[in-house]
Amino acid sequence: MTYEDLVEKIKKAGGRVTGQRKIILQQLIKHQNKLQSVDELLYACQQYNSAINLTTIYRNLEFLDGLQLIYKTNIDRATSGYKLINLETHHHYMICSSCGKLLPIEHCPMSDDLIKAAEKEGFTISGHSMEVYGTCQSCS
Amino acid sequence: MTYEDLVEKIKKAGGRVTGQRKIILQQLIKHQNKLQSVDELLYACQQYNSAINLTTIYRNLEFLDGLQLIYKTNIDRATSGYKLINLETHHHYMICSSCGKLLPIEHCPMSDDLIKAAEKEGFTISGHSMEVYGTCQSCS
DNA sequence: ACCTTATTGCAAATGAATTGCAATAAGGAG
DNA sequence: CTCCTTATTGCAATTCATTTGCAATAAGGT
Repeated sequence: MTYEDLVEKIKKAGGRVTGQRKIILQQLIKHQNKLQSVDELLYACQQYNSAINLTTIYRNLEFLDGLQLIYKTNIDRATSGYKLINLETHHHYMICSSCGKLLPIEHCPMSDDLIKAAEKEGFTISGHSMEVYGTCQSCS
Repeated sequence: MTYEDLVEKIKKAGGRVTGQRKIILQQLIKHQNKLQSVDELLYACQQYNSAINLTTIYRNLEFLDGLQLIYKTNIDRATSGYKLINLETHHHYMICSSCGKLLPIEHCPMSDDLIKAAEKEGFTISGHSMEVYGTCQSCS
């Protein structure tokens, strides 16, 4: 997902490419392979615009989420983590509990067996999540 | 998981079996096959003791969680859902978005392939989560 | 250069979850 | 059964992430 791709999607949705939004996009791209807390993202953005506001971060994440461009999960019980979605790939990751780095998982758990089992019980699947937790190489 | 099992574990951990805790345990057992929000659990408990307090619910859930007896996840973005853990089985469920009912998933996504792939990248697995969302038979 | 309106910043509000503290009661000891 | 220790409870106050109202700002099309 390049910066230009993002800008195109935003404009297509009637959004504007403001100075703050540019910085936020750049920081999300820069940290595409890890989860960022809101505070981390704010701090990263403030390196480029010290006046950027926390509310603006929240609103941009919400805006991008509305465009289905954001992957959100919990880093721990108290902290939410965000990153850009990789449109090319399915979204399952191994999450390093120490540094937040994400390693994509090739294998999607939605097997035919599982889908059949759901159908058998009359359960209509609308989505799923899967995450593996642990410690990455450089942290252990 | 029977009431007696729970009481035994609690006593072994130095906990006391108070009137409020009894009611909470009973309600958790009664709704063992669905997620309950804190408010739902409070309401259910208040049918038996109208004076029972929200803080007590939170503290008991925390206490039981410390004994690894509670499965916690999000019902939606704003609401946490709790249920007793089934010690016998692995904990993966299909969650009905409408009524919160849980259907256990036999198949655990931690395949040998996945474990090998993690090892290959030097990632040490400490845990994982998987949930399937959708609508159950009676809700659709 | 001029509008329209999306976006921002700030302060205030919301709401789930937590905490301090005094009062209560479980349950073991005598 | 009575006493004592301390786990637990209730209440009010607090915390903290997230959201919201509103006036000011600025994108970007005309």
